[in-house]
Amino acid sequence: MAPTLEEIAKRAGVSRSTVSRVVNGDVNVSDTTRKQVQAVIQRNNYQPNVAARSLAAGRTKILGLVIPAGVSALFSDPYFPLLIQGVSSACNAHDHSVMLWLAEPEFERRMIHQIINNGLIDGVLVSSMLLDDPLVLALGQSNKPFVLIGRHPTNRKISYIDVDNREGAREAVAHLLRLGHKRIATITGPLNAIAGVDRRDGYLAALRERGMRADDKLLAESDFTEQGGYASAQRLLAQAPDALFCASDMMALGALRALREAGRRVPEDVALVGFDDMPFAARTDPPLTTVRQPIQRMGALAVETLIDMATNHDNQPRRVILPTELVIRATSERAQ
Amino acid sequence: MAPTLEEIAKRAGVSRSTVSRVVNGDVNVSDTTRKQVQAVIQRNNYQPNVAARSLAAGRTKILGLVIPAGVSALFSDPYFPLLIQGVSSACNAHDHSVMLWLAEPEFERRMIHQIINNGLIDGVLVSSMLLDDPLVLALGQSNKPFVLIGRHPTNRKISYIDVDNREGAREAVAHLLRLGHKRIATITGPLNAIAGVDRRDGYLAALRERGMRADDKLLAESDFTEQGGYASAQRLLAQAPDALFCASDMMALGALRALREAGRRVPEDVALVGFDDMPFAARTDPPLTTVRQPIQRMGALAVETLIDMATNHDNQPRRVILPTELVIRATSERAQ
DNA sequence: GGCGGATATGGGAGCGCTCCCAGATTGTGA
DNA sequence: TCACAATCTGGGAGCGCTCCCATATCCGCC
Repeated sequence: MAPTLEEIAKRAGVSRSTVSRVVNGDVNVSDTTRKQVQAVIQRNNYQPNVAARSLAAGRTKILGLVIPAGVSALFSDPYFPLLIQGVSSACNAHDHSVMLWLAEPEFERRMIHQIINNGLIDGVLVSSMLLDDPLVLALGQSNKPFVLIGRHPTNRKISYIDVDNREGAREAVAHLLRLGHKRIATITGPLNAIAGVDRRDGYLAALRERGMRADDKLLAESDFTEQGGYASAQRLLAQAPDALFCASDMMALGALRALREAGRRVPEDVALVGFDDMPFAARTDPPLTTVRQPIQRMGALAVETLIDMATNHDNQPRRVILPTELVIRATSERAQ
Repeated sequence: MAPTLEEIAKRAGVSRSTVSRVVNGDVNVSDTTRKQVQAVIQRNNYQPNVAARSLAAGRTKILGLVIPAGVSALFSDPYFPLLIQGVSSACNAHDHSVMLWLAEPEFERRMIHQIINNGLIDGVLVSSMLLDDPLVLALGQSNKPFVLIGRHPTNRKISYIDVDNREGAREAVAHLLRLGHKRIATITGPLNAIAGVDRRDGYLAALRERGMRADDKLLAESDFTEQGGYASAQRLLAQAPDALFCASDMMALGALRALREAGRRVPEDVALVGFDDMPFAARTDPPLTTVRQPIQRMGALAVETLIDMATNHDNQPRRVILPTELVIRATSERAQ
């Protein structure tokens, strides 16, 4: 059905090799031949067979994207959809394709092997948030190029793209302090996730800058989900905070629900700041002040980095930290 | 690095062919040899090279999943994440992998070709909601197995999995009628989408059953998004409806916001029913009555159908319609 | 005991491509 | 004018696997 290189060569009156050169943009082809071959390719709708190319060249123009599926967050939090979108779009733009693995724990071992050894992908993007992900470990030992989405604090050989979670959180809390809030509570992400730790550290740093001591009772560890935020906010209310910094918009959404149920007005009784600037943040009631992070851009940048690594066979670690931006809306207004 | 079939054969003291038989579960291998070879495979962490297998056998155990990315719904609506989850999970369970394409219009032509001709996937799942998707057309003409997620009303040769959108909507509206509501408005999905049409038809059917005539002014076409629901609800309020059936939970969320802003109480002034039973539906204020559809199951079923088609080289069209379930919560309570 | 048919194993060919080297053609300078 | 380099083209080898056919081995039965 689909024509092969050899057939195109025959129809164009040249050799297999020449067609291959044209397809792959080799310079050693005369303009006349190139034009001619390109015409035949067009006319026959030729598409190189990925499997054959992969087998012969060891390159496939396919990237793997691994996402932890254990997190139920996948289904309700737009983070991963946005990330997937960024990755996929960048792949399209660079003529690559994406293989998606949702890492289910029960298949983990098999999957890791499959990913590393099946010889079908040029590199892997891993959106792991855990500090000690076995996949990351295994990839570190293989020589398959990979880029982490989310920084890795210890292993200096790992390439990653991340946003400046710490600074984003610090700014958010500094903003609350400037508004005059005194008892600022926080709902953190899971503290075995790097982003969870970084955002908490930003919260602590902002307090420290003002010479304030963090109060353990104003800090609740949660899990980035709406339900988690709801439950944590209910608990924190006993501490009578006048402001609440949530390490994700989903948790802020849950906190908002808890505050409403408890009869607390936002922002008059309790100011609220989230993190992410998800699409829904502008439409909560009242609209949510939050820290915007460029999720899609992060995905795209990861793709470009990975392609570059795979192309140049250069596994030098690369690290990029993107800035965040504080978006002030109605849940944080000047306190009296 | 990774061992090849040939190497495993040498180490096990058998031939290439025998190892291949063991790997592929061929029956014509003695138990002794099988055990022995399996041990060597284990010990050497052997993983068949997908590219080579694909090239030789024409099967890859890779399925393509195509999702229309134009819809901004992808980012805020959990539908696609849930679908992806269902597909990916079923693929894992059946030892297959997923290639993901978010169909961006600007790359559409190239993508269609790539998908059909690159010889890398055994079949395609298409989650297209449009009536006249060019990809579906192209696939119909190729002989690549494919399954649509969402039914196709006209082409009888196409395989699909869908839920009974019409019946789900009919039940929802019948429920509102039973509660005594008289002026039931609806916010439909886009009417160039099959699900949009089917759910509207269900709404009309329920009215007809009661001998009621549909009022055009009580019907607003929208786009499945929160913003769309919000805007349409605002417009419909002028018609003073006493109940509102939204063809998606996201639109119901938007409608809820519009109703609150307009000072209408739910369900006292206006009852509200959504469609999907998204995770957030149980947590709206008040919790949303809605029609549950088994999105993940639909994805899983599509995978199984597609694998079966690819395995048996049987492109006989298969069609499955899954039932929905009305989930009654607080936004629809007995009217006075 | 020997014959036919199942059962088990081995090896050749080839999937469609890239890479490498060899050969042909053209251009350049002394 | 000739030698030598630069440019362009062709074909062999081989990537790791599956499929097919040939061969070897075993068993039961007349």
